[in-house]
Amino acid sequence: MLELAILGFLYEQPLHGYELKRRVAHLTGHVRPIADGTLYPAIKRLERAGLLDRRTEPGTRAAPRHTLTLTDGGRDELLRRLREAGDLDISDENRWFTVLAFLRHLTDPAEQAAVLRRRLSFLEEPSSFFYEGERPLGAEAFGDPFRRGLLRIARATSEAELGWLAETLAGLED
Amino acid sequence: MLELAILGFLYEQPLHGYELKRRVAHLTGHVRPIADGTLYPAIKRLERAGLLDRRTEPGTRAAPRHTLTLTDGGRDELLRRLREAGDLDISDENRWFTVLAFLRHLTDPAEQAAVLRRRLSFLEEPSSFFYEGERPLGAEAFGDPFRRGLLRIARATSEAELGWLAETLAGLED
DNA sequence: AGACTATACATCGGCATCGAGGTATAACGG
DNA sequence: CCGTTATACCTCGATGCCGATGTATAGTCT
Repeated sequence: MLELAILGFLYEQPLHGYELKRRVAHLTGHVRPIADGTLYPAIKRLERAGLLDRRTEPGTRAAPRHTLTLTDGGRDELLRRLREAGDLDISDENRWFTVLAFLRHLTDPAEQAAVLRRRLSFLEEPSSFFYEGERPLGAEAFGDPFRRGLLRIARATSEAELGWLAETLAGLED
Repeated sequence: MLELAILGFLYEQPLHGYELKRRVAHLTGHVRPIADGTLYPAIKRLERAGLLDRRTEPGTRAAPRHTLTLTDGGRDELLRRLREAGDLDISDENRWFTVLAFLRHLTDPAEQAAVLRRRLSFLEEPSSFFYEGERPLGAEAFGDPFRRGLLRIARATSEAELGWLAETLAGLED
């Protein structure tokens, strides 16, 4: 997830680590800080794999910055990861949002639509939060406000996404 | 996250591993299978920590089941983890939903409200997905449908949750 | 002058998770 | 009667992430 986000942001413009940290933290829709101990090793991994170059520059305000630029291999790798997204990238909320954020770089509308369709079929699998044996329980079935909230939030999200998916797929398939 | 879910489900009734797997998979609002290699080691960890007991029973349809029951220590531990949720439990979508699913077990309304308020203040931190330098970008600022979708979905979720939080906190504080 | 804060990068231990593989039993269809 | 499927559990290696800790610099406050 982090690696995808790094590749995605650098696809748009060179950035240094600290700025990447800020952008990745905002990616989920609210601030969810990512640990230094997560970011810098990830950068190193991508660098060792030849996906990005590092250029040291004097810092504007403090310590020297390492400006990171995607190599051609890095650009290809981003596109490959978007095209061939893993199942977890489709089903996990955080990962999916990351894919979505950079899907515009996959210039072929057919390829974009293919990814969206995978998400759609994932969302269309009928499912419920809680079961009593085999029978799924609706919000009505339990009196506590917390599980009712869970269902209410999940439904709002799901409706918004399904609506958007339908519209967008129709647009891409023209 | 997984451990919390296991403790939460077992708080309600004894279950065997396979059934836990099914329930945890549905917890996020849609089916997100959890790997065997994640579940069974987690059960072992909790067992070694004295939080649950295992009772082998002949399987109804197949191999023998290990029915799992929370010990008193396990019940305490669930309540403690709910009360003293980590920052990541509040900010990470998956973890937060797990907390929410079992918050009803924390019988004191004041304690429940305290957890909800932490989530509320997290959601109220102003934040935007993407930045151009210092200036946050709204959905209008970029033409691609994918980031527009991202914002649309995130807003729907956020509104639903904030509405529910306000109502529920008002109810709990009576 | 000294303290503090924000910027900027890095390492390390620990741990939760995935993914692939394996074992075994019971029921069902051909 | 044999293969397949669903049930049920387990192990192991690899990996990605967290959290703590450390270093250094530039600007700001007092």
